[in-house]
Amino acid sequence: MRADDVPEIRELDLFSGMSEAYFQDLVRAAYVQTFPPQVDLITEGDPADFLHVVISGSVELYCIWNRHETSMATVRPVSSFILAATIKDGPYLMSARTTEKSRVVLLPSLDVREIFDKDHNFARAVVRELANCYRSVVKDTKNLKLRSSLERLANYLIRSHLRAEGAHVFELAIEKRRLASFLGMTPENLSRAIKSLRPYGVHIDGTQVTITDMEALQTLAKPSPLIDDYAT
Amino acid sequence: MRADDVPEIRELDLFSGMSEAYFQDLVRAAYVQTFPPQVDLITEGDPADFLHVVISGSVELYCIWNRHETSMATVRPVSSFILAATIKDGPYLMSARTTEKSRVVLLPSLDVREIFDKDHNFARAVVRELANCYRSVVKDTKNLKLRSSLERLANYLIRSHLRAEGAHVFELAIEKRRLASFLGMTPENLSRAIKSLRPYGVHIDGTQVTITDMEALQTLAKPSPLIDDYAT
DNA sequence: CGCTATGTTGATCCATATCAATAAGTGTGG
DNA sequence: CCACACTTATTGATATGGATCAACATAGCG
Repeated sequence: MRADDVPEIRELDLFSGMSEAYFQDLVRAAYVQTFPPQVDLITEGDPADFLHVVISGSVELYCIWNRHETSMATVRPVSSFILAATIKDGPYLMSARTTEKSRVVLLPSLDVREIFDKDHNFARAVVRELANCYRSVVKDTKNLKLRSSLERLANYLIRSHLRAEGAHVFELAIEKRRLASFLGMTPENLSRAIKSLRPYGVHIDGTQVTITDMEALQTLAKPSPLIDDYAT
Repeated sequence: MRADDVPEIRELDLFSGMSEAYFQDLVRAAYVQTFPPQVDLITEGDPADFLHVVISGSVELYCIWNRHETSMATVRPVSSFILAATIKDGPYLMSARTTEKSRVVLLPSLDVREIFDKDHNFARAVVRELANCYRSVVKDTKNLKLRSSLERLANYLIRSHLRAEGAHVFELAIEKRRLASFLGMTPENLSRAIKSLRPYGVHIDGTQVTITDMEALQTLAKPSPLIDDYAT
């Protein structure tokens, strides 16, 4: 593993509290690789041999059943993914592929589990991380079951707007195709949904989003901290 | 807390590995209560003051947004619920109500977090539990996004059949109303879905389910270990 | 610069929701 | 223990969100 990749990982919530010695153990066993776009890193059902960390680029988590595919999440630097499978020593429940050229750290699950058993601080960080992941999927489920696709889109745009530090013009972070799948709809339906948000002051041209009437959009979207907040 | 409730809790995966001293600390601070049916135990958004454990009866986890309500899960004895909120010291993301007369243990979140910091075995159990919860919600999401309501029902029935130790006649564990909401459909649609499973050897009379052609049902349902297994 | 993947638009179809009416349970109090 | 009230389940009719199919436009990309 390259020396200049180490600090980025060290700063992750997951690793920042652990003892230097154990961190070194983990890093020694790890390796980093740069992948081109559209490369499959993980296939659902496979044993979870590695904990992955995206350092640059982005990775899509997706699932397939009976010839249907759906996008579950997009992982952006710097964060780990499929921690639960690593800890449980179970099969991956999701597949992962790069969406662009990406650097990914691979930490052998065996080492992660071993150090998890030894370093209490690391164990606590794992718990926090898992609790966050769990709560974020619960929010996804609420989003899916309680809202229409138009409402999901509206809320997604509000969240993106907040992530863009409140800018009223910002870029979509993922392509529409993927966004549609993530939101649980077809690309055609997304296209139409975007058009039907125009009366609410939303205009999307290519990847550029412009929101001119935040109030109207919020009235439609009715965002809730119990569904839409990253933090809680 | 009554003495004869203690052993049941002690045997939970979550507590079985922890030191006796810490377990006693936890139990001392806990209290048990019996609730009638339809009592709200938890309201989403409230601070997570207690970790709950159902000892008898059953508890429904549900969510509300914008006047819509959806059933997220039914918790049966003996299991804990809303562990993630307790650990994170965050607000509940789900509400909980008894569906029948139920005994529930309430463990102050503060104590749980304190002992979590002290007892490594307990911390590891918490991690395992959270990982299980997380993976189970991921499966729910896959179920919702990748399957039609008919397919969800078919798979639910197969899972129930397995839980009933392979019996071809068994009882629905929850009322149809709740089942419909859990499966993400309306009661009317569930009624019709049940009828359209008749050609697949499924007959439901009241709460009694009879499956006569498992093969046909499986061909329709296409169950997958990565969506339907409890264990993985 | 042309090929291929992505996005848009329109027409149509289908699954599921909604509305409405009835039937069947279920629990409660007289 | 029955009658009444109330909730739940079923069934039918209709509406609608969203999917599918098809054609075309557009934009990346080699």
